[in-house]
Amino acid sequence: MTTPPVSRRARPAKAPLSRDVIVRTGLEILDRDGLDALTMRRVAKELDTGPASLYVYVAHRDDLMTAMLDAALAQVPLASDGTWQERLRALAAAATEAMSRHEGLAAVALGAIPTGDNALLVLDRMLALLKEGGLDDVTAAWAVDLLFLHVAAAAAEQATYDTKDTEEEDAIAAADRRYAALPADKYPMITGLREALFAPGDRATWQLNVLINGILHTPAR
Amino acid sequence: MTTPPVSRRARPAKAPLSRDVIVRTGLEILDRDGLDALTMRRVAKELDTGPASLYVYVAHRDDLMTAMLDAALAQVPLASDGTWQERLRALAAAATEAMSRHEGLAAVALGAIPTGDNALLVLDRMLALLKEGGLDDVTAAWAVDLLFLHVAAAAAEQATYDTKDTEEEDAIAAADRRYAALPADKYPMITGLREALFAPGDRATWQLNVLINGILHTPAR
DNA sequence: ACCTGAACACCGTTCAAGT
DNA sequence: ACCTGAACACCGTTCAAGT
Repeated sequence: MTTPPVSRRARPAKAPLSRDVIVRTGLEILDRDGLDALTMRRVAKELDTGPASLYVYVAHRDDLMTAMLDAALAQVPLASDGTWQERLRALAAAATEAMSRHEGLAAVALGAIPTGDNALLVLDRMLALLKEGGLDDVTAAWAVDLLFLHVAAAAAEQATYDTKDTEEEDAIAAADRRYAALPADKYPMITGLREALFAPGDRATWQLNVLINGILHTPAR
Repeated sequence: MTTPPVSRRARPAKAPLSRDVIVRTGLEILDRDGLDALTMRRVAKELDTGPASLYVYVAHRDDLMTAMLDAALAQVPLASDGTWQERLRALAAAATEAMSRHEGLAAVALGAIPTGDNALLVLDRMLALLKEGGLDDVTAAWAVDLLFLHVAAAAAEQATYDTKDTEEEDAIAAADRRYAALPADKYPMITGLREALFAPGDRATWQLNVLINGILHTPAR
């Protein structure tokens, strides 16, 4: 209405709509401007069309985000080397990384059984590594479930720090101050262990080790 | 404008606004009509006022949800009996239950270091139990971190089934069909272990056992 | 058959103006 | 000082009407 056919012609020619191009555009907007900017209207505008046109290819915003999650998981390297435990840790860490890089996508993974092509590829590799570790079928199956849940949760947590206005250090410093001001009679342990609670270290790797060690020591009945 | 002062008088007299009454009203709406119905405007309407009035007591919708989460955690029984491991499992299960009962609140917990009064009470009890189990300070601190992450994730997952239109069994049946149709050459493990993947059993308790066993076998360095 | 303008029924949040 | 009507700047999704 303000600058119509001129700009259309000046630009590199309108790409035809497809599910794929919508998903890619969604990821670009999410990475560039964050979760709040990821609206159907914004995706449509970026593609030179109206929001209604998107609904030919995606059922709703959630469907789009699920597709974006699986596209992000295509980035996970499925092979690495070392012992089966090292490779499992690397795979889980890579999946966490891939999900946490895009704000809000981990939350999508938390509420659903994995069904995307790439999510299933990661799951298949995890199962192979767990079987290589000598686990029985049901324990391996339950383990992959737990690992996926942890990966999604760790990614969701990480994504919050990466994207929200607050830096990770600021959030920790604020929590530290809050804990320091707590009444010792009501919160004796937090007050007493405050230093340990904020001890630095590679918690992510430790968490994966806990999971693997725990799985090895806890057969599903 | 349609039925003004009459209804005001007919009703049980307007309660004065406060953070507390707003939080309680929010929980009622969330439980009755779900996350989508939990809007500032809806809370305001329930309290016979306009949305602007809420902002005297809550900073924004997210602030309200954080307060609602902590109110929900007040329901967690802090004491139980049995060995320290049994009590820790019971505490974690109760916290998961409390969070999963209210759609969307677990997601709030996933993105933030716990700072609410009741969240901190749960955390303090968990620390006490872990110390009773003989863990060193840093391992106990990292462990409580991991346990809280897991509790929030498990609650988020559970809440999806409890609230979304789809029943848990339907979602599982749909996933089962999807896995059954997968090409065996691309997904050999999923195809081969399909039966185990959908094996019934108390996964929630097994997961907590994995966490506890893993923590006991993985000291933080 | 495919696409989309326009509309429907909403949102969270702010702020000037009232009491 | 406290509260709020009205407005601002948006949303997701649908569907009748166009090509």
